[in-house]
Amino acid sequence: MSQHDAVEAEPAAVGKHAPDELLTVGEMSRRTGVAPSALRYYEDLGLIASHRTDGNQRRYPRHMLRRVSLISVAKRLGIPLSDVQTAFENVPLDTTPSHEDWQQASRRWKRQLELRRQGIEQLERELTGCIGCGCLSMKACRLLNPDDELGEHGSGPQRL
Amino acid sequence: MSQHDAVEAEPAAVGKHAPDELLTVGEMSRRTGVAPSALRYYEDLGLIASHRTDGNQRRYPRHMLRRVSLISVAKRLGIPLSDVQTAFENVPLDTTPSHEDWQQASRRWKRQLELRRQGIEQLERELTGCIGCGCLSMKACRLLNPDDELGEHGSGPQRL
DNA sequence: TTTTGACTTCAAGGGTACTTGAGGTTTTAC
DNA sequence: GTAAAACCTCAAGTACCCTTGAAGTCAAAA
Repeated sequence: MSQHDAVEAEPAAVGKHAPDELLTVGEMSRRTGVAPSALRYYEDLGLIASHRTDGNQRRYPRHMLRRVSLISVAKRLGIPLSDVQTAFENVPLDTTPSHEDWQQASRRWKRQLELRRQGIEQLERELTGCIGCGCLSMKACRLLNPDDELGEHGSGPQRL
Repeated sequence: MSQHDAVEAEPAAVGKHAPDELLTVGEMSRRTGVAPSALRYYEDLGLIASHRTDGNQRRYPRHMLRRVSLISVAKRLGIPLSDVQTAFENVPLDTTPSHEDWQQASRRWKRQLELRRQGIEQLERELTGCIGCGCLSMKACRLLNPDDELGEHGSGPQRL
């Protein structure tokens, strides 16, 4: 129900919340909906990072929740992890990112999303045209053939 | 350059164009930009289909170009082949699809794209808010935590 | 006719994004 | 103190989406 600030909630097991409290893998997983194995995988890739306890267990700083959440949003939208990596460029892993770090990242994300949305919008427009003109006609729908190699130059097969 | 109707072009090797002419794998590949190996893979999956020559070589009917083009568009937008399969439901593989077949398919595609675009638009709005409010704040951005399990019901850890 | 290029199948390999399991350690709860 | 739950690493497995290579066949051009 409460879709807001669930990420800010403290684990019941701990029952206190210092603002710089560290989270276990399990807590991260519960908060973000991302499996522990996936979190470890992201860490291997360098998308996220953790401190270790004396017993070698992972402890995530709070701000890592943002990263993980953004990663999972990206996943839902079909954005590959390599692009996510790019979007996180200049956002520090080792220290809590500053106001400006996140602002920059937000803008990068927005640009990425904008490109994706525009691609979809164009395809939507084309398909609308197709519906109107009759039947997904190849003649009318250049979008269906956007990177066609036939048009490059005179060599090879061309239209008559 | 000519981005239009390249798909309608005939191969120079043949030099004639019956409207029901069949295309080889290589021709399909050149026209759509999709590798022959990928075309065979799509065929294994049942996304496309071909006739065979007496010598067991594939020959694709012209209308298969539409399918392949739509598949590759979907790929560019991060849409999985299983969704593509769904979008092609009721579009016949064995015969040339009718006007209405493609109209229905177009509408299905449009609905799929619309959903995707809306997801992106919402994320864009959220990020805009984040940029405005300061720094991708988790408090403000419920989108970052959309399917949070903590909110489901009373059991387990909850916010304080 | 012969040669070349395009095609065939089938098996294996590769990248991405993880999950699963074995075998062992740490932390927490009682 | 002890037992259970949670964690650790590492290797292997899985699913999707293909590519590559071997070994051979077909089709078209010279």
